Amino acid sequence: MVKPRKTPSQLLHVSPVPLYTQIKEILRDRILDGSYQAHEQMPSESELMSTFGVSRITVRQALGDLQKEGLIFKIHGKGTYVSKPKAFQNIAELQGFGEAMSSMGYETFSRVVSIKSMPAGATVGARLNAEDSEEVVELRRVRYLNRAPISLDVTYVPKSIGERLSKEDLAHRDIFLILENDYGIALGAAELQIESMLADDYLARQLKVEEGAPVLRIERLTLAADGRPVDFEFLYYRGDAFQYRMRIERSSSRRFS
Amino acid sequence: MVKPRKTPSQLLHVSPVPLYTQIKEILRDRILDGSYQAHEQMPSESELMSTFGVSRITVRQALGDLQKEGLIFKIHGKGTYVSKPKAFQNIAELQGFGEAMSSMGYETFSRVVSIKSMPAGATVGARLNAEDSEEVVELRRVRYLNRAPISLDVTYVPKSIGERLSKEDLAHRDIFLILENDYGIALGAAELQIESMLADDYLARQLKVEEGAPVLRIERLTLAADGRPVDFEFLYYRGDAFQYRMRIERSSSRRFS
DNA sequence: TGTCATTACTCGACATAACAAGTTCTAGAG
DNA sequence: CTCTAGAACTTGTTATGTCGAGTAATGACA
Repeated sequence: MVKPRKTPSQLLHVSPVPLYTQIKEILRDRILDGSYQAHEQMPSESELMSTFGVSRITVRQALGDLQKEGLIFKIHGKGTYVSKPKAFQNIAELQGFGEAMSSMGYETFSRVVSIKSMPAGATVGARLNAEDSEEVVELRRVRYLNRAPISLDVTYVPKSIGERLSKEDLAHRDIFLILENDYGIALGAAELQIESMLADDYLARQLKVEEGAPVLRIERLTLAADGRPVDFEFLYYRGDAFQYRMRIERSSSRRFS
Repeated sequence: MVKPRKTPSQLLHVSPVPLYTQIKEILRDRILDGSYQAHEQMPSESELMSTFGVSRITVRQALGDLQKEGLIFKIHGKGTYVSKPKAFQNIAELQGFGEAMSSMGYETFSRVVSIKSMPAGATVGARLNAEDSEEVVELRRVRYLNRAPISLDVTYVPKSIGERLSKEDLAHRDIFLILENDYGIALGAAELQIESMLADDYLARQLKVEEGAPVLRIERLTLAADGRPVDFEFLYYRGDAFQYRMRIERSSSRRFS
């Protein structure tokens, strides 16, 4: 006895495949085959509701999944857009180091420790091309890899960008991706500087290491393609985090438990 | 004028931070600090509803996010469990090749082309240690990197595993991860064999290349830690897919648009 | 004693409904 | 003609409710 229900459009209501999956697949196809072009586009949720004859919850689930995949992104009062395939070599080299390796592992996310607005001060101001007294947003995150903290990222961005960023899902999305993809800021080069240091009390607590443990400190300034500085940060990596990489390379074919 | 509402437990109903985010954060902390131990555990949705004083939709949103992060997983009629941090070096070397590099890029997902049950046949049967007539599940997926297809994966698994797998989100989750994490199957070694070949009609269509284009064919048998074969597959990589890697390495600091 | 049906749980999928909070455009006020 | 208030759209968040489908333990029946 199959429940007939409302007979929507072309969806199979009897199949064991949930509606939102069917819709997701249809939309993905349209994106992939170019029916929906990159940047701009996508029907609104209410439009999709009526064309597919389903409720908003179902539409949102489909769209949410596509967003997770990175195929689309949403802007609050505006709409849903097809994200353009990112030129990932930029990002790859800009992130380098730990991020690259951490994205080889799996379970990765960041915990936002704090977000606050503050005067740039001399150091940050000089890098971000701002007055010392100009407000910038400081963003502290601890990045986790396989449930263990591997780095503390302290990021400074101009207030305008920082305020938008503070509303994003910083736990999972890469800031570079948000800047490039959602905000349309083409990233250019990055200047960085690496040194070794010892964990102080604060760092030790955040990274769950002993005080005095070796830490890699990376200072990185990221510029937009037009040369404007957009992101200045300090990354503090656990010294032993890089062991992960070693482990991967070392094993030739054996080494299991 | 702040809306008072129902005064639930310890959540801030006035803050601009959504309820589900607060709950997610609380639960994540409990997992990270060990209040909820790995494998087994986690209160049910209805329990969480009453302890936090929110609706099921909110609880599910929080749990769903944590699941995306890989911290928890759910089993339909049973409950929600804390997933154990995976020993990711196994997986890293088991997947190697394209997967590793594709996880360095971002937008990656697989499209499930087909899932079907069929007799193992001589070749597959021999590898999976099954009778020729024994049923196995064949799973065909096309893996996308930055919206372009890079490989066709044809996977054979024992029927018991295949039937569970067919219900999973194969578009995003790695099969190895599901096997290890959700099903508790510890993976052991893998045997593989690589050769070069030319795309036939079918492959060309799937990978969006010309017929006759060079394709890398990888045959891989994955064994559980106890030596039992669990996954036999053929991976067909676009020959030019590996260019991606080159690009990453080549660029030293320049190369933007 | 062993099988089977009932029941009580859990998560999965949707629907309907409301309000909040962004954005954009337009019409009316100054 | 400029500026502003607001309407009309968008996505975001949340509540309530329903049905379905797995899982597991219980107890009745053969």
